[in-house]
Amino acid sequence: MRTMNNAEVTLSIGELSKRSGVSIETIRYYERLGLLKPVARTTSGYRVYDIESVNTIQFVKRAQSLGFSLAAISDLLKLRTTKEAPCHELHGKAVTYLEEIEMEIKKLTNIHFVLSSLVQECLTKKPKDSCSVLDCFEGKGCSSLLLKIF
Amino acid sequence: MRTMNNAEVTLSIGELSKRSGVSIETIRYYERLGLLKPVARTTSGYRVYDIESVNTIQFVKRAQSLGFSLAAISDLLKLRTTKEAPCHELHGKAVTYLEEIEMEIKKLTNIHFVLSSLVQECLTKKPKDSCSVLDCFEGKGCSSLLLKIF
DNA sequence: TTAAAGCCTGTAGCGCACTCCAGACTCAAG
DNA sequence: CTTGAGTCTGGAGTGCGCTACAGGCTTTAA
Repeated sequence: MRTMNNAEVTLSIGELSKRSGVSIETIRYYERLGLLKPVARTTSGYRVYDIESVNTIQFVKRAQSLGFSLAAISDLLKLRTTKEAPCHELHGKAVTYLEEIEMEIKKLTNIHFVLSSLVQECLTKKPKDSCSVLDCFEGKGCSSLLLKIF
Repeated sequence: MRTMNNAEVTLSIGELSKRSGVSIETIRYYERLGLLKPVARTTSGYRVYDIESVNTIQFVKRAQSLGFSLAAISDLLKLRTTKEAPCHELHGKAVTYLEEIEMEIKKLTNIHFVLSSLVQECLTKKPKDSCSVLDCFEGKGCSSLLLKIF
């Protein structure tokens, strides 16, 4: 870290890495994806970042923690800078994404129901009986259960 | 499809593909993974399958529909042939897998809660206000919400 | 007999989010 | 001045479940 003539704090990529908790390679990867550009380059070609870059990376991490893809986050970052009514733009994306999450939760809930039913069934069987789980995969006597999945 | 001297029905890879609804390439891929071996080869090297191969592929598909990976299914297929107490072997795997599903459902439920809260918050705002979703990603006023995720 | 359809092997590509490496250059401390 | 740490570019590798060739052989139907 060093201060330039105008007293702005700048960071090398290694310093940014330490401050943001993201590896150097990942920072360069984000640059390739257009998520985060260095504010400048030194004469020798070293990337130069400012403090705001730390915020950008944390923005990415927070969005990722909510399951957003880097492609989606790239869009979000563009909305962030153009401050004209971002809510409106975002709303459609967010609702679509919420619907995807709901679908996924339903799917997993069904899978959980089916599999735990099969396991329960196994537990009530005698040792020599066939396994309900394997029987189901063979197509024996679980058609109504599996219907829930599709 | 043709019948051999012992009246067993055999299938070429293309016929198996049509019967099972799985592409030829995928069948060969399953072979590479050790999931499904042809029962024989013709003198010219063509793969020969029997009717049981159709069941095996359907087994794989049903297990996949419950979210099992091909690696896990490979284990299941081995359990299927060795009929000694498969329930017992399976039980541990199944319970572990159920726990993973529960974790995933919890995570998605939390994400859904956080994101829909933020979107709701946006809807109650005036047009000129900042966007709650973007503010959250900036780290402004959603720390308690995001804590749910980690 | 010949053309089309089928099958073979081996290899490469996809999407995603990284991760790692080689080989070269630069910078800071002693 | 040297040494070691830092950085550069470009490319390849990871895991997963396929998918898509190319180039060549075999089988089948007309």
